Amino acid sequence: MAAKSRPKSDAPDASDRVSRIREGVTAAILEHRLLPGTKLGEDEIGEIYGASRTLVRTALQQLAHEGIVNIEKNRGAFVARPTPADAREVFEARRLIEPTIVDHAVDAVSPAWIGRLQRHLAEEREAELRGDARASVRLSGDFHRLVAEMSGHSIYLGFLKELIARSSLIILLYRRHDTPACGTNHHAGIVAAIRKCDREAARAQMLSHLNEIEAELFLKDPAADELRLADVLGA
Amino acid sequence: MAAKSRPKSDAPDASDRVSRIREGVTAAILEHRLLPGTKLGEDEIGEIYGASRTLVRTALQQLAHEGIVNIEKNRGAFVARPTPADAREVFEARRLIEPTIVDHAVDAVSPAWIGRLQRHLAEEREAELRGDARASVRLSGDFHRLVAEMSGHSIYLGFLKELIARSSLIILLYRRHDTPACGTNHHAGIVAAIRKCDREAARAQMLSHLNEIEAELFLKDPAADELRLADVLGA
DNA sequence: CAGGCGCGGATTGTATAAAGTTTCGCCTGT
DNA sequence: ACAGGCGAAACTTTATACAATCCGCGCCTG
Repeated sequence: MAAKSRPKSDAPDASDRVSRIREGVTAAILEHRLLPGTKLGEDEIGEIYGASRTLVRTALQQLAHEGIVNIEKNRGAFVARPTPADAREVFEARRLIEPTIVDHAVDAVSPAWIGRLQRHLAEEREAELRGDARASVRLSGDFHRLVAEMSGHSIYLGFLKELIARSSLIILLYRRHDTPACGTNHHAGIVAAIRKCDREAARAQMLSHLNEIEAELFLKDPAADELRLADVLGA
Repeated sequence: MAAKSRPKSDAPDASDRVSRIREGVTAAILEHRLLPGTKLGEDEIGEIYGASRTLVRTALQQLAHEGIVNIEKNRGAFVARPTPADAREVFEARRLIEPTIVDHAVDAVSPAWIGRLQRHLAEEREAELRGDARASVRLSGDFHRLVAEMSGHSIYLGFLKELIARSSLIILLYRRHDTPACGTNHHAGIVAAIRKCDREAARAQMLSHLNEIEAELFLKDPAADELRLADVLGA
């Protein structure tokens, strides 16, 4: 029952249609093809995937629970627009969880896993060389997910999936300069540390990697002028 | 938009009917009135809450995402039955997150919050004195949630809600002896440390509290004999 | 000419009905 | 007497129809 109880909701089932919808929309968001604030009409998506609104609705609700879609009552579903406060929380959570994850990954080290990681690094390098920004963004997130899968800790994996998806939106919204080439080298260093079973180095490199990503963000505090109005209105 | 964007899915909206269903079932599970493995028929629940199966379905899907309900395809929804491995993961995650949460809670210390915490402690003591095991279990979890709310970290709060709900099932399944009076004193000590703004003491007490809870569990590794069969069958 | 009011179109929320799947009971054959 | 298979009932899944809500546009009024 341990292995069979996994296909709960966000399992990689992919056989049923609602998963196809969810993963399709997720991929579009992670690849920055769907921008924050975009309206996700039920009929619209339903027609694309040849599905009824019932299925689209469940997929959107799952995405809402993951935090990458906002559902406003009687208004519809929209791609989430994380606030700077959200961004800080997401990265703080990642700084807490991911060093622990790499620690567990070291416990699971094996030729098979090292192979998977290095194959992934090759994919990342290739996409970057190709100048394929969308693939680069997606693969960069996938790297972190892969390490989490390696750790074998399914709860951390679930949490991290959520954090990665949100991070993708955050980076899209708040990144200062276009420096897409930053992460790949870090990833290689992390893999090297894992392969050498050097826990402390792996943790430290993961932490500094996350710090560098966050340092590239410009998290303007009051969020321009609109937030001012909302603040006054809220009080 | 920062404050208004909160009512996403698991918000304390409670005004719409699906939230009422979800919170009703959640309370029943947290109070150990619904036992693991119990079938949650859609018609059954729908009739109780006077709602159509459509609404029940969305509520159950949300609970499935929180990990306290398993939905098996074409079979229905059941109260989750966490495995010993799940239990270890849940408590490891709690040991990682909750010390950080109390740390943040210290930052938010204020007379109002201290009041809320102490009022909660009183409620816990009263329920325990009254011998109301169900209320005790629920309030014990609520304490941890309250601290998370105090921390102001909405992501940690969301993660912790999930972990607390699963913990309730785990304790029900794997607790060795009936020692319901264990937690209250610990909670009081944590509140005292928070009030004194003693970060290290608060973190340490939370950690030892969690360790004691887990130490009272009997996480039998192969889970009796049924798992043996499943293992053979899986291979 | 500006501002408010009301109606129409569109979209979501909810309920109900049809379709598919599983399970359990019963019956038959050996 | 027991194993195997057929069939019906119950349930979930999916689709569709209906009701409620909101947004935008035009018209009317001051």
